[in-house]
Amino acid sequence: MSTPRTTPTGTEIRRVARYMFATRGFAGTSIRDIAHEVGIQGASMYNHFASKEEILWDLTLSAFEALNKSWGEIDIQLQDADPTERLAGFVRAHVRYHATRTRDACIINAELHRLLPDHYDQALAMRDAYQAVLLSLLNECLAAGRASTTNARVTVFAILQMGVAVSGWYRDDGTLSVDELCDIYVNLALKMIG
Amino acid sequence: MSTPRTTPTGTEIRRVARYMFATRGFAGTSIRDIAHEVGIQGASMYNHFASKEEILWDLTLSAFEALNKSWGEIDIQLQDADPTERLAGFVRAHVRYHATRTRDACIINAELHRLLPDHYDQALAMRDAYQAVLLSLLNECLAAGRASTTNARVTVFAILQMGVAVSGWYRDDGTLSVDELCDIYVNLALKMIG
DNA sequence: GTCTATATATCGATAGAC
DNA sequence: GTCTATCGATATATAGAC
Repeated sequence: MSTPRTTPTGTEIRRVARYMFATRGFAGTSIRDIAHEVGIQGASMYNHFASKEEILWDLTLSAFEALNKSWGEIDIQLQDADPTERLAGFVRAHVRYHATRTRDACIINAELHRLLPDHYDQALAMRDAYQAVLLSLLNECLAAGRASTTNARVTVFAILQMGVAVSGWYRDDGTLSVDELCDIYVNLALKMIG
Repeated sequence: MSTPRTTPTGTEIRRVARYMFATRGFAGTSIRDIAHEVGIQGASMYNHFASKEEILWDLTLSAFEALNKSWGEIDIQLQDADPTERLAGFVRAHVRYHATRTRDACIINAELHRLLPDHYDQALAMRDAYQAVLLSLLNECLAAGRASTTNARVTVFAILQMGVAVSGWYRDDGTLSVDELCDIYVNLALKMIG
């Protein structure tokens, strides 16, 4: 028996807000919009969150948490693998996240600047730390003579961003599975650094 | 002597609106915000544009116009070049646009859904037409045996999106020139299809 | 924890004087 | 083409009854 982290209504608010912030943007979504979809009045929202920004910050934290977790789980399995395989694993986790958690991805990539300054700085730090992981893996590949690039930093941006964009167009409609999609991007990334 | 397409104030409104829409988003920018920066009252804005959406639509059209022009000029020079060189030219124009016209790029890539339905449809059609150019070039390369891909459509998305992302981080601060940046991305794209 | 009612501010857009 | 003044709608957030 564990203490629930949030009430059922709180969970529902998160779900609706995540969808609306991702599709209409933070500035384009009102507290009343969310409340109406949840089935309560606008004023009742403040029994669950102190402000609209607090909802965004909550969603931002859980989105980054899931992003780091997706790589963390694979990282453990690939602890003793060679650098190239670990980099491939990172790209696979990265693309899988952006193909399956599209709402979280939209928030991370488009709404961070709506956060309060302090939260915004923390979010940028989390994003930088995530990017640093791939840069580190690429540097390992370079040091091992398993890769060659004209500019490692730009290459990291390119690999990450082509994966981020997946959240904007991919839909699992049966013609292309998530696994197939990941294979394609891993292949592209390995070509880029080869 | 040509008739000016717009008044000096109209041009200034476009300049300010382009900056604000790109940095704060369309929903996060008010008519009064723009007017204040231009140096006029909010109500005076309506002597230049009928609505806030009309400003966004105007900026959208000019942004796509510049995008198509950037490739059109290079296309003429490369009319008789081989497919690979033409594809490289497209990527170069694409990256140069996103490195130099960052405000236009932000509007095209993040604010289209704020347009009226009819304008939105037109904008998507322009975006699709632009993407189709690269797909066509890649297919020419594939037909000529100058390239190989596991999925041409996904590869096109990946190449375009890694270039689009340039508008989000690149700053011409002297450490990396636009020409050097373009070289890096052309190299990455050619590796991806090689 | 929900509701109604409301405070306060700002939004896009309009009217009419100059 | 600019201004002041304002309309009507909507925003975030609060107060207090139940």
